[in-house]
Order: sequence, then structure tokens, then C-alpha cells
Amino acid sequence: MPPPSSRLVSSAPRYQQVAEELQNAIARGDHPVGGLLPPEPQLCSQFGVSRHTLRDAVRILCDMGMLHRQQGVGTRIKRAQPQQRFVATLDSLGDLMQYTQETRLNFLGSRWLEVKPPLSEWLGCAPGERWLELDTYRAPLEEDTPLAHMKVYVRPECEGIAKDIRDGDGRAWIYGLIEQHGGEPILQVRQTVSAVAMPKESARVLHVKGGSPGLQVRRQYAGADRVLSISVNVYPLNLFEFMTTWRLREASPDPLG
Amino acid sequence: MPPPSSRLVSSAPRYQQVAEELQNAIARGDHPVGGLLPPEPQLCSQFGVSRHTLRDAVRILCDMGMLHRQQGVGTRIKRAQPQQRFVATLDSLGDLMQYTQETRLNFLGSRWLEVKPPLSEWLGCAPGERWLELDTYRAPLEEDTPLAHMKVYVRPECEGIAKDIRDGDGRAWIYGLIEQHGGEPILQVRQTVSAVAMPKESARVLHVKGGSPGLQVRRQYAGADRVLSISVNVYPLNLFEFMTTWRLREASPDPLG
DNA sequence: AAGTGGTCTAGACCACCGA
DNA sequence: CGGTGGTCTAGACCACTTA
Repeated sequence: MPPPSSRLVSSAPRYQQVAEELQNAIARGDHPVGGLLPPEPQLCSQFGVSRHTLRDAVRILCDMGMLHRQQGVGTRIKRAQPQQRFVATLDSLGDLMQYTQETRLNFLGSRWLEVKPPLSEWLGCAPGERWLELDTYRAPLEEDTPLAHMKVYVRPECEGIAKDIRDGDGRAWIYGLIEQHGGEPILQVRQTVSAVAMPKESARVLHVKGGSPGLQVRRQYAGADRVLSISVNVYPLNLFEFMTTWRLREASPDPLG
Repeated sequence: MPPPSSRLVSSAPRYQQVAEELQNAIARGDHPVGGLLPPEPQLCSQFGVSRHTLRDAVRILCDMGMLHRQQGVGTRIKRAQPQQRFVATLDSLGDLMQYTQETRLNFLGSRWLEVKPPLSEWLGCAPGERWLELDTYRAPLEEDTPLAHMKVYVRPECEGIAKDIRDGDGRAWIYGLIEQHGGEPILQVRQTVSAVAMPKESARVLHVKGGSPGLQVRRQYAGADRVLSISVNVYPLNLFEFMTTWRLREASPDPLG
């Protein structure tokens, strides 16, 4: 077997070359979407590489979402083109609550309620279930001008959160409290941003006119198989922007650090 | 060498165990942040695994952003805790313009302007530069009720975009047009969502009252070293929600498919 | 039972970096 | 130059799926 280099053009590692050739073959339609790739041993001999090298190549295409490997079955072609081109990352949800550091969470009250649509849909539960509603607002550390009105809905077993917020130092972090009281890790967060006409209740808290423009940010915190909690934030005009940066997946990993 | 299993508790693959042990060691401070991990051969004997298995383990921690490998130097500890816990992905920006399929982009007009703040900041250029402003709106395919008012700002060399939109079939896709005319791939998209009081101009286009609540979605399309274009969308109340789902990085890759 | 991908080993050579 | 991580091979056994 000749050494892997000694080619003319290619200086790229063999597994990258194989990945590229495979990608081209799939894009060309040699392997139809939905079908199975030939077994690894066959591909190995076809490309003249060891199984390990081939698997490194296949891994790349899996990461790009084109292939899906399943033990005992085979490698299925999911897409002819790479998906997930853009990726956004969060450092442990720090960005989601970016200004937690400079603000304080204040307790207004809490009450039990039987949820109705659309709340029940947001919670992923049947109408009529009992959840605890926490009424809070967020303000700068030294002032008391509210920046946001927030309602949080938690399951009965997380009732203790209310006390933590009421008696805490205001540095509480909904995300952490949920994991702590629910005893279940948060695996997924879904965030929905929309425009709202300021509801009366929020308007009163935020000292703005009812019906004036506002931003509603709804966050759904989910565990393995159920919604653990949701929060609904309302921000007045000009006080809040939500920014997300998407990077090309292939691009160098975070040039900023 | 005993077979890799025959332990009591662990059924997880050895490389995952090693990754976990390494992660714990780093979290404990055995290997200080900023320092170098012991060389791979040493770690191999320490964990009693082959170099390949060890490298699989190290790869996991690299993916979690805790380690950084550099050929000829070593493996440096970047963080004691995993970063980038949550990840959101976009399928080639399909979600960003999710309803492109069902709507049409309509041309209203275009004009040259010398940009001023805040536009110049959004464009990442000096005030006074000349950009082309495209005025457009988006409506359902069969109707003409506008769903969104959109302004797009492009560099002079992308002037042709105006013609494409005006004379096109309305299925044009800003993202694609920019890459096509600019001759430069888009590497990053930054999206900023905020509440707005409906500007007069948008209000007229959207047939709503000026000053009524609206959602502004600003998108900055950037190439390798400069902003290629930005678009500013304004949506009326109740017609648009922006949703993002963040998943735990370690979680299984997209249970929904 | 046969065939798939998943894991692991032992050993080799290379490209790169810093002293 | 010596040591690092990067790549690659040949071969082995295992876990899983399907029939």
C-alpha cells in the first residue's frame, strides 16, 4: 500500500478527501436520499482506506446532517445537501438572561390556577391542570424602575420557587431555580418573541400606557419528556432587544474567543 | 489486557468514561485552566486505554469547549466547565425566512442614500457611505394584504438586486440574492428583534395605525470581514412570532427528525 | 444467524512547534 | 532536535437490528 500522500493535488487528509468524494457522490445522486449507503467494508475497499479512516469521513457527513448511522441497520442518506448550515450557541443560557447580573428579580405575588388555552398549549398539558403562577418584575439593582414584567408558571412540586424568589436577594435565576426544585435537568429551551399591545396588568407594573407597543418573550423550559416551566416576559419599548448571531457551521470556531 | 468491560457499574463505552473522568478532574482543578494537559501517551497509560480511545475522549471535551488541541504544542485547558451548553441550529436559513414558500416579495421602490447612524452602525461602515435602499413588502401568494414591510440595504455592487426583485416572480430570497450579487458567501447572520411603535411609512404599507405595536426584525448579513447587507422587517401585531429552540448540546440529535 | 455499525487495540509515520 | 498532536492501518470483538 503506497503512503497516503504522494499525490499531486491533495494535501488534505485522506478522511477529508473521502468525505468530500462521498458528499459529491450523494449530491450527484449516486446514493439516493432515503436509501442506505453501502456497508463500511465495501466503502473501505472502494476508497482504499481503512475502516477507521472511512468512519472519520462518514462522521463528517453525519455532523453535517447528511447521513445517519444506525447500529445494526446501516448508514442512511438523510439529505443530499448539508443542513444545519448556521449554528447559534449559548454559553449555559447566560445570554438568555444576559442582564441577570445587573438587575434584580422582585416578587409581586403568586396564585394557583387551572390553566386554559393558550397557556395550556404553551405548557404542553391538558386544560384544567393546576399550575402555580408567579408574578414578578425585574428592575435595575439600585433603582426600582421596572424593566420587565414576568410571569412564571411552575408545576405544583416546584411550589418552593415562590418562597425562594420572595425571600431571596433578587439574584435568583429562573433557569437555576427550575432545575433545582424540579430535580430534573432542562434539556431544551424554546423561546418565542412577538409584539404585544401592553396588557393592563403589565402596563401598571411597568408604568407605561396600556396598549402601547411591547415585546413579549415567552420561554418554555423542557426536560426529557415534558415542559417543566414557562416564563412570559413583557418589555416596554426601547428597553430590550433580543439578538442572536448565527455562524456558518464550517467557519472557524468562534474567532472572538 | 482484560476486555474493556467486566466492570461492575459502567456499561458506557470506555471513551465516554474517560471523558467523564477527565472532565471531573478538570472541574476539580487537577488541571488548571490555561495550563496544558499531560501528553496523550501519559494519559493513555494513566487511564489504561489506547491512544485512539483517549483521543475520542479528548475530542468530546474539545467539542464542549473545555479543551483546545494544538499540534506541536499540547492540549490546553480552556474552561473548567463545559461551555456552549445550548445550541440552536438553522437549516440553511430556512427558518429565518420560514414562510418564503407561501408569500411573495413585492417591490415598492429604491433610492440611493448616504447612511447615517444608526444605520451606519448596523452596516458597520462610516457615516456618509452610499448604499442602496430597497423598499419592499411581503404578502401572501394569492392576496395583497401585506404581512411585513421590509427595507434592504445593499452595497453599490449589488445594485442589480433591485432589478431582480422588481422583475422577479416574488419568490426571491434576500439571502440568496446577496450571495449571488455580492459574489461573497455569507458567513454570519445576526438577528435583532425588538418592539417598535409602527413608523408612519410602515403603517401605510401595512394598513395599520401609526404608532401601534409592531415587531422589528433586523438582520445583518456578514461575509468574511464586512457587512454585506442588512434587512429591516416590520411586522404588525399578531402576524408574526419568532421562535428559537435551544437544545442541550449533549442531548440526542433532534428527536423530532 | 448474518450483517450492520460501535468500540478498542497496537503500532506506525507525519506535520508542526519550540528550544 | 525532541516532543506534541494529526493521521492512518490492520485486525479484533461487541451490540444491535433484521429476518
